[in-house]
Amino acid sequence: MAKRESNVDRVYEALRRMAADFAFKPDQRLNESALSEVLGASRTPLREALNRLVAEGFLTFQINRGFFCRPLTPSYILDLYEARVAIECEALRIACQRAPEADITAFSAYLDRMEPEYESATELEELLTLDESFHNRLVQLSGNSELQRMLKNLNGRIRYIRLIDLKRMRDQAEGRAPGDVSAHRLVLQGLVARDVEVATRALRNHIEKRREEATEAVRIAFSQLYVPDED
Amino acid sequence: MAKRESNVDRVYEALRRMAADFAFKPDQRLNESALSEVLGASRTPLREALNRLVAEGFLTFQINRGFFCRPLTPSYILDLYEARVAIECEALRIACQRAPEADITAFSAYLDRMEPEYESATELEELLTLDESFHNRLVQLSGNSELQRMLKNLNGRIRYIRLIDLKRMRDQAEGRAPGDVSAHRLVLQGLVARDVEVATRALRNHIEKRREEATEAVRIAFSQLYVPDED
DNA sequence: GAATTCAAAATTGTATACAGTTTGGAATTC
DNA sequence: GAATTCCAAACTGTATACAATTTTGAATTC
Repeated sequence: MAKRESNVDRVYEALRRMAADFAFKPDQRLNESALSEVLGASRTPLREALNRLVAEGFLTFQINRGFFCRPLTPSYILDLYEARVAIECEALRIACQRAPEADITAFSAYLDRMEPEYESATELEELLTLDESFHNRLVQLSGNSELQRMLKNLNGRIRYIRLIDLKRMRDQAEGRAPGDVSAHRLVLQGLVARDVEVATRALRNHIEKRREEATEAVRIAFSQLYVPDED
Repeated sequence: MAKRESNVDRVYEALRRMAADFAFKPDQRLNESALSEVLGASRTPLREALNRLVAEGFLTFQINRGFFCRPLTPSYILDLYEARVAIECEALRIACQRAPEADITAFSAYLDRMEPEYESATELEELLTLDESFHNRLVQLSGNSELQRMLKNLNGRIRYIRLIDLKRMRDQAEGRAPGDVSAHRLVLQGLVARDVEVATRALRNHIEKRREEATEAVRIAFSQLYVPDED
């Protein structure tokens, strides 16, 4: 039987996970020999995977100097969240206009089913996966593969920003509980009523609020660690 | 002095240009040895470039079978144009809200300066470059690098769809002249007034109209050449 | 003649070698 | 001691070789 997944795919996924889990410091140069040993592949497939990550914006590349972990700056975080608003709100608009009634019903049922898990989730990763899942499914309702691809890419890059945010929320427990699904419910209500304006306004507010929290969380978390070059 | 551009970059650009210029037939398998000879590089940097193009959605990849030119289907074209609406309308919204007055004035002057060129452009490529330039500059006004990156990617993949569209328009000269900037003027008016609703409505209409034309043009152009797998 | 088998040819997958470049630090200069 | 030079070590860039897999097409079977 033929293999299903290529070695480059495997290495790519491993690198993406490492990036999301803080394995690389911002602006850190990635040593290809060391990485290839850790990942159990030679430099040839490793570099193919690294090139994919550059194309997707996870890493940067400098000729004759290699691949670097992309640093987190406030303006970069702003850009990523604004792009999420663009993708998700347009997907929601499309979904309001043409998603089959059955899909919306299923989405609603999904949120009901997940609510207890949200409330009881203890692991941050678990909570984050649940939240990402809501947004992914929302964009799926649009039926647009490009919007799905773009969201997946953004989520991959935003993931560790959100982990920092959730960590802070849990530590402080200020106001909103981490597992609060009320914002998601508001979006759903608009979608069920197929009211583009109400739905997108709710979603936009939700994402922008999260952005503000996340920016602040990152600022606090990193302010004592290093000073990234901002421009 | 150090080199500025890497070999992989050069190969990548060459491949992208080839893809945009119909050098590869849809679903055609790309022969690595042949390509590496044409491009004057060994398979190692070639494959790195090909992996970037896969990550960006220009090509597809199958394990042990190599890289393939992505086929054009109506639903793929719809997805790309919808994604453009998402990116450009949100960028325009942001620009309405916070682009410096000076940048908007400069943008307006740019459109005035370009109008004669639009009218007189004879080469399709020239016309297309002018049109892409308008949209790129619009998104630049948002100051968001991620939106710019996403638009650049979409434009790269949409480019040859638009060439087909422009070709048909020129051949038929039905109704609208190819170099019509009135739709762009409407968008600009909304932006100058900083009226998000007016501006985004004009832009959305413009892109969606172009999508309809392009879909039809591709349908006609390809209907006798081959039948792509649609699903 | 359509379907099947199978081996040769073509093609992809990747480890490795080595050339070219950058980096780090010791030696030197001021 | 700070700045500069320079060389060795480390690292990246890529051509190449060869293993693994797929494709092709001729031979065979029904």
